[in-house]
Amino acid sequence: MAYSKQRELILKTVLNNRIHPTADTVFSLLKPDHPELSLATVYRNLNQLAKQGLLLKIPVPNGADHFDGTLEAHYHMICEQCSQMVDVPKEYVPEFDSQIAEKTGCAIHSHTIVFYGLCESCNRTPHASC
Amino acid sequence: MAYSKQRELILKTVLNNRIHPTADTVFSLLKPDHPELSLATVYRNLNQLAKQGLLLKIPVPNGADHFDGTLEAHYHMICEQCSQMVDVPKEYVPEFDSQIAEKTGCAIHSHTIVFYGLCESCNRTPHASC
DNA sequence: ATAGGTGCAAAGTCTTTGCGCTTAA
DNA sequence: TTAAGCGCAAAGACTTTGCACCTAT
Repeated sequence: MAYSKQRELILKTVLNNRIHPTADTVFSLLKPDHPELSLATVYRNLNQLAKQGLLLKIPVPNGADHFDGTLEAHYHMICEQCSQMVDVPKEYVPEFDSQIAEKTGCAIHSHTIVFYGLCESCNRTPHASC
Repeated sequence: MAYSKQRELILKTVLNNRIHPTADTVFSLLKPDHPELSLATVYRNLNQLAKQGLLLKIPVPNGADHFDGTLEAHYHMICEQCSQMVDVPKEYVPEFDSQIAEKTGCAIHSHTIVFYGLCESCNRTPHASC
């Protein structure tokens, strides 16, 4: 993988922010200081970094994919008000996969859990813009 | 909700098939016998039926929404080969929500678990078209 | 030199929506 | 008759891709 300034910036943006940004969020954060940057480049690099295992790509039903610098498998929560994604303090349970595989004859490779609700700040101030 | 022939057909299609069809699948199943049917009508009715609680809408990361005639909360598995969705024999665990809510100060309303792997038939015959 | 990366704009997938016509109640 | 529903085509959100140019190695 040949070095590129853009990829470095994109990776840094995901790692240095505890938010789980979408491609568009990364783009918006970088665009002001890097006006030549293209959204396509952001998508390409986020996908590539995820493929290399440097980031986690978290696809979200009915919404843009989020990217996460935390590499260990874990679960997420999406705020129904501000669409922000946060990590959930629940230990990952790899045994779920084998339990299902055993019962069904399917080959289970992984699973995701997504919680829906209001994030801490939206829960406190329901009408804030977050 | 005023009766319509189209809605009846769409609902029947979801209920009578144990597959969890997408809007497009429903459309394809009905189109041959109902050439005038519009995909927009299928989307509108599936969403409406889900809102009325007659169906479950199952949004899927990076894929089309599936619709399910089984109303009790339950979990799903998506086949990575044929994209078919199947129910998973794992009891729904509503306590997950309150556990997370308690630990975080978020208001958790619901959660979904999606398993990824190969469905039974794809697992047996890896190269079949399903 | 050349494989890989970039920006741009076009295309692709899934879904919703505006509008004029039709139909159930 | 009138609110609800339909078909069609356009638009919207998110993402990928083709292409000509640029850059790290």
